[in-house]
Amino acid sequence: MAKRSRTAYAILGFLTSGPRSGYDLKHEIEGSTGNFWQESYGQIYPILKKLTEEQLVKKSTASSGGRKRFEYTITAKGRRALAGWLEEPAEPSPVRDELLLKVFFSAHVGDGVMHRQLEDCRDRQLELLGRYRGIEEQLLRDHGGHPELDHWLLTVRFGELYCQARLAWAEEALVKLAPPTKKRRKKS
Amino acid sequence: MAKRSRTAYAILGFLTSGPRSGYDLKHEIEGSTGNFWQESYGQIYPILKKLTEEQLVKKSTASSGGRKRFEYTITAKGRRALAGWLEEPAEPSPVRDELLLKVFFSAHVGDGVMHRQLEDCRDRQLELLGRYRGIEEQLLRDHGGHPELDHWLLTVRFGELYCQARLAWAEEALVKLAPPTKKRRKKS
DNA sequence: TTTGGCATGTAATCCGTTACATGATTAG
DNA sequence: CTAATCATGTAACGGATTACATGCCAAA
Repeated sequence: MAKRSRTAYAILGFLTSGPRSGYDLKHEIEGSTGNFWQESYGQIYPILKKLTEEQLVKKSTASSGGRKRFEYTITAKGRRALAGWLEEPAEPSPVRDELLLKVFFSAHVGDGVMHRQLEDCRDRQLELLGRYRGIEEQLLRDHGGHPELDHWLLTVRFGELYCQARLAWAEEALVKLAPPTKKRRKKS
Repeated sequence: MAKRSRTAYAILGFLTSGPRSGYDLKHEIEGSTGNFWQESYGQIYPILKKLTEEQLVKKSTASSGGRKRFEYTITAKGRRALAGWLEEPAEPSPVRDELLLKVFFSAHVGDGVMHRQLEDCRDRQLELLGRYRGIEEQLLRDHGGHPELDHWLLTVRFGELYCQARLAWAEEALVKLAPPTKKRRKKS
């Protein structure tokens, strides 16, 4: 039995909520797990084909309007495969962070350089944090009582905690690397 | 001027501390930025070759003992390239986290499954946290007064905050997803 | 009628790891 | 002698993104 990529399981996961087309999947993934898991068409279509061959999903023609359109339905075998994968220990996602690399080497350049980078980072986290709050509200509003709601919320919660950590770090770094500006001071 | 990969700049960064061989680079990267940035030989050697052609580094033969060995020295042009890169805004590293994906779909499987996954995650963070503490001590011990020390420490600090965030999340998730075990209770 | 969204798919490319091939030197 | 470490490199493969090619339908 051929080893399957994680994309395959992501697709199976989304298909548990009902039949979808490749196009649907792309958009749904973008709008739900988009903050921690994305897929592109270049992955989705070939893998749907493979999953069909392995009979983990069933392809069917379901023209909406007169438009050609294929829908994929998860099979019992597909559900079993998904369940099996969920039990396998998740391997830690390797970190590869460009900002950290820059900070690591930045003793060679002027203070201002990293100052700007860190401010950017901080601002991005603040904005993201706002987005996560919004998502939380929207989930509670639109899906109150949904059996999967708690799980979904947990992933959002992770985003928040992760953002807060980055935010705290950026602020700490700004203090440690960039001495209070000399150019102008507000008081006294 | 051909676009350079980030690996190229990582290499240039390490070469600012003195000439090194490909072999040296691999090991030094592993032991210093290894927790947030790694490189493999498959990247290092071809890129060293390219950097030599572009004259960002200079290759020289420096047999230690009778062993064949090539050392690379960063050039003035190389330093400028590095400095330029450090100023470019760091692009946020995309998140792709298998555990989150599993949590997202795990309403379909028994509570125990995610419980195990989350415990694993928690334990890994605790262990990592210990490692980071150790690295901090060792840096202070071995490199006290080094001009780059503050920058290095900041990257370790990031690791700590990131770990703590994951740890807090895992514990929260364990509470929310896994009700207190029914199997046995310790007291009363 | 033309633009934008629906829809499917492939090809090129990038970036990276792993495995392989080779060999010299040194410490036990 | 022999195992570990030093040392350089290439080839194969994997996973993913981006760009490209194509075309239909609905609404403005």
